[in-house]
Amino acid sequence: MTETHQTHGSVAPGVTGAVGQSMVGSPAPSVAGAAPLPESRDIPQATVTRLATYLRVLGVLTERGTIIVSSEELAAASGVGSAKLRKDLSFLGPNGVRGVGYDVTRLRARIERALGLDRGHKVVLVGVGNLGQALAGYGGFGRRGFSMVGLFDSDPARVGAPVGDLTVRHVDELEQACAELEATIGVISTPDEAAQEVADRLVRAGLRCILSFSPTSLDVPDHVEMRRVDLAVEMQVLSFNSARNTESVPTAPRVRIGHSAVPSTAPRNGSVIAP
Amino acid sequence: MTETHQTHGSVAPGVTGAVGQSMVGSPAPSVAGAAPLPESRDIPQATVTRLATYLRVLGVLTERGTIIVSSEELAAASGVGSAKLRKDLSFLGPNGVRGVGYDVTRLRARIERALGLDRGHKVVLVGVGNLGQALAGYGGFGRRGFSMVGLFDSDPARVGAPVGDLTVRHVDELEQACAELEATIGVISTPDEAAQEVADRLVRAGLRCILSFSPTSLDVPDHVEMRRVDLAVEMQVLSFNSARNTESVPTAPRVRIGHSAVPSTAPRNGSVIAP
DNA sequence: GCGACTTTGTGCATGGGTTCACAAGCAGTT
DNA sequence: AACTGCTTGTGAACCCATGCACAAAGTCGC
Repeated sequence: MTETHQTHGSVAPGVTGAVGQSMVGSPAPSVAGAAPLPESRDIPQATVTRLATYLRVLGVLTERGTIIVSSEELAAASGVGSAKLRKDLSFLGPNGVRGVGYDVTRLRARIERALGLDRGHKVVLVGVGNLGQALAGYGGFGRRGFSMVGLFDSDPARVGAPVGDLTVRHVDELEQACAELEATIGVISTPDEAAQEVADRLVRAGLRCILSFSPTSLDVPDHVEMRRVDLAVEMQVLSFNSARNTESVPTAPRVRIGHSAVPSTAPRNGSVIAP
Repeated sequence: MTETHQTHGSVAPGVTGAVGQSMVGSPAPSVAGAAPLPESRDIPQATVTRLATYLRVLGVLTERGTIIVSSEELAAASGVGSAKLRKDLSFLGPNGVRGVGYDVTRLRARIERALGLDRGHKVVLVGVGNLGQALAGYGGFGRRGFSMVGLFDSDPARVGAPVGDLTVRHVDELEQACAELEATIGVISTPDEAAQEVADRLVRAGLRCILSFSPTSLDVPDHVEMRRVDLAVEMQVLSFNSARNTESVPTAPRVRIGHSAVPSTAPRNGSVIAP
């Protein structure tokens, strides 16, 4: 059980969404089809990323038995400002009750639907090395609406081996298996050299969403959504900020413990039920 | 993270940074010591992230023997627009030669210095599970100016085991070991429950840069730079975009939004190539 | 039923980042 | 030496995003 460590309210440490934006709007032609879904309205990319974070926090609150949560509390727990949180949520329409807060369960369902997590996405993973196994065994997926349905590798030594409750299959079966399994998301955790080819295969298999852990930027058709996570990049950004910090804070780092005790960050709350 | 070659995507998972206000502005008193470093000027967060990406591509070009590269080529290989790339590089001062392009070696060194990678950062990693081992074995770190100097875990079964060329030590030795090893960056790849405690320890050990793979948002003092990578968030964002794509792109509009599609990822050797 | 209190939802100002378009500058050629 | 061709570097407009401050809207207490 997650320890809580609450009380440390901490003002939201400034959050820099490092974001990059992207024009997600429809550029040229106004989308022909009329308004499809209420939640399909254009939601800023940065907001989408944070919605996922809120969702995780809400999951924790649910386990804890919390019924109602205020924007202030949820924001503190998520590491963002309350105003930003409310604005983010407002893209989904009215979600809370004024003077009270948000119903945890209801809000959770709302965000899940908005993110499309209620579709039960099926994920296939290619490259069952250390990282691949870590991902396959990552419980976070299952708890958040994803189910791992297929593992693939090109190494004969790995094919046939059981990982979790799945058996590794040869990558040559990828195209066919994707169709059979009705996979919607593909994850690439192979060595760099193989990444592009695997991506091509996933595209041929009809997948439109790919998450790659290869640092190389892969080339895919426009209709395929592609996200890349480069672990080394994260470290380098950290390195830069390190240099920046040591420059600007040469003197004793004062532990700002008592920093503005935020009044109501603590879980104290009339509406919250603590088991 | 970053984007792919399409215009979508982008970046960065939740990033928690130090207090906003100004990156390093000149709010306080003029620093006694003269101008610190030329590259200490304030560089946008988003730009820093991309610089890391450019660096990787430049590494590939170096191995390939490319001497000169144009902004157009480098941008295509990095998955961004050429204008953006030039602007990003301009924060480091003049780097190229007009009418010619950028000297690969020189530009690489320039970015490395700007990101502080020439300091030989020493990294300690806590939590040697699947993910931890994947990170420890990730060659990308060594090739990019980082050296893994310590591995820690709380599981007695893991302590003492060799991983790569290091031996796992018990997490109780963390504080002392960090000082001895002169570590500057800490990586947390433990289960969620232990993340906050490990973070506290790393802070006590004097580290000012932490990279966490735990989805929970950790609480650290202001002077500590903290980045978080949540793998599930990446998938959820993908899920959202999936819904968006399938809705709005029933047909196949090959609208090219961003920069022109470069034929292949293979950089044509239009530029100078050393045999 | 009414007033006071609490919290959501949002209009608006501000700032950062992305993009466009073009002047500036260098190499090679005439 | 001047011209041509190409590429960098950047000024400026646009757009997204953040944060503030407040009105709207509901609950609680009397």
